[in-house]
Amino acid sequence: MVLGNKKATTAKLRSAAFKRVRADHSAELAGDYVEMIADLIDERGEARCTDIAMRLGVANATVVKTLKRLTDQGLVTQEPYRAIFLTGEGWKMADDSRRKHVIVENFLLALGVCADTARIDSEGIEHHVSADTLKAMARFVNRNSKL
Amino acid sequence: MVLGNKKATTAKLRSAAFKRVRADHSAELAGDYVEMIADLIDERGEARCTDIAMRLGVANATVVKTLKRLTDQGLVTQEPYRAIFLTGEGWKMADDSRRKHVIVENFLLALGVCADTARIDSEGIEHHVSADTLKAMARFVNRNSKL
DNA sequence: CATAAAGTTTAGCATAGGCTAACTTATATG
DNA sequence: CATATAAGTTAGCCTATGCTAAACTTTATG
Repeated sequence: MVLGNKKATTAKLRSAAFKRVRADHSAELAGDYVEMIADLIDERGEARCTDIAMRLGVANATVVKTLKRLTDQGLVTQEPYRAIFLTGEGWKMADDSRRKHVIVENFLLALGVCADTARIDSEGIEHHVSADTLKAMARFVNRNSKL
Repeated sequence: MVLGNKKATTAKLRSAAFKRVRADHSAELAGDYVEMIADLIDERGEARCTDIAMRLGVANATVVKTLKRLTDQGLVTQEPYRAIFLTGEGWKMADDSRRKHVIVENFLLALGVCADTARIDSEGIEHHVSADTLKAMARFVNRNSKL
């Protein structure tokens, strides 16, 4: 079954990309939340449900439910009716996310994309950029954006 | 309430990016399926459930269920126990998707990312690239990849 | 041509991530 | 300080996307 095996191997290689995309998607929301919570804490000292809901454009109840999951995952701490905080783990993820976000957004700007589009597209793209690609983007920014 | 309105406007602008990402996500799977079906038809004359499942790395039943949705959406046609075909709509989406995919992948290659990574990352990135960014990527490829 | 293998479908389950409506708690103000 | 408003929570619903196991068709082969 030489031919069959080759076919199976090719399929496995191919499917790896889709598996990565699916994995990215489940990590994505967590990244967005902690990044946003970190921003809110930096900007105004605390992160509240309503602000997160407004910035994400979802209902309050959705935020509550998601925060429960993030709390279970050890990224966030909260007490009833109080502001939301990040754990050490949460801060690590937030910083990672912010770093990535900045690189991708600056990269798009350096590529010649307009500011609004860069902001919007970077939000979607950042979660699907591997370490290698991120490095290539950072290199490009360094070479091309210091005017 | 001038300040309040300004805050609301800022939040709305911000949330637009996340709304786009969520919209992209629901369109994404459809794009992947039709693109893959188109490839299979071109490669071997027909697209079968099992091949799609293998390439995507998901269970057969998952493919069946998704195809039902795509059929409802008018992208795909099928009869029980037979191969799968695309509607005109489906072909249009597939071609669009393939065009985008090629640009993004070539762009990553031109950026200096290795082939494997370019293949994998492009799969995730392609769905979050706006027309503007795609144009910028195509421009970059044209300038930089004809050696 | 009967039957085994391969492929397809159905049923039933789980999780994530949305929503609205109703309720509870906290805060701000007359 | 009583109460209206704002904020947070709960309950219950929906859809998308995954899974396994079992049933059914098609096809390939002895």
